[in-house]
Amino acid sequence: MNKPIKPTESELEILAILWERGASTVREIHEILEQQKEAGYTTTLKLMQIMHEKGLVTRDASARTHIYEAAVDRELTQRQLLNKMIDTVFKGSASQLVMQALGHHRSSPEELDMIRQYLNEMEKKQK
Amino acid sequence: MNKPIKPTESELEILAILWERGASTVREIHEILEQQKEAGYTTTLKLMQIMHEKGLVTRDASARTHIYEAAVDRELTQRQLLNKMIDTVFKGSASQLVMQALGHHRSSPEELDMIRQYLNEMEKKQK
DNA sequence: ATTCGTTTACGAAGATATTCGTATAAAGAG
DNA sequence: CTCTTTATACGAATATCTTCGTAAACGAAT
Repeated sequence: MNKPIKPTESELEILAILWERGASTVREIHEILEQQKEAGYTTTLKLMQIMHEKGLVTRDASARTHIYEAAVDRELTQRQLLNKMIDTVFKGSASQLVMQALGHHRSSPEELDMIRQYLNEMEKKQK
Repeated sequence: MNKPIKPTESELEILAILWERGASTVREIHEILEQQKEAGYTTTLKLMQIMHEKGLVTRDASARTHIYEAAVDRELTQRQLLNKMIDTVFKGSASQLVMQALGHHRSSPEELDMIRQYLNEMEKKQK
């Protein structure tokens, strides 16, 4: 049985930073987090400790300053969140989600090309 | 100032049903909800009352059995949720989200065609 | 009118998430 | 060594979400 990864809003923000930066200290995460929203240092610390308990992150506690790293796969988490969203909010229609997403998060022509290529590949494989 | 719509998980499930069915009674919503998950009737009722307080739904209380209706726009809500997800989980790359979505929620060739058409239109408009 | 089923209202318990204060320990500066 | 800074641990307060029991009101059936 595949347990679904269900990070909270705050946890997701931290995971996103960890995915981006790789292994990091609480201080480093906290500093980036502060640019996005109000946050006390011990609040960030506590969150990351809880995430560790939950198994969302691993940590190296050998040195005084612990080093945290994401323990859940980025793509897998993205996929799970997306699928849930498609099911509930978009009534199972992935294409509706796709169009909604493209319509409002202005993408560059390069990005659109990438998607087009991707579409072609998918169609080939389906045959 | 545009207030962000932030329904909880449970509220979203109810909204989705309301969007699909249109105006409904608590009982009707509850019956559909029951097919998806365990739920007590008064739990559903309470949720919908709270949603009313929050302004997520309107209700017609003129008859004994109240009639509820979604008060927030479906597409607007979808868009807000998507944008948030793109920002946090996909680091601002809508195309990444799109590819992730297409990769795993097997879409029909017709759907893929629709998306391709949509891409072409977008590109035209951008010029 | 009495009873039974259905509905809303209310409040409160339980669960989970978020925030932060305080204590303690370690490291570095002087 | 002492003082200051920085880190973790811990617990608790707060907020938010979820669930449900109970009561009151209403309508329909007998």
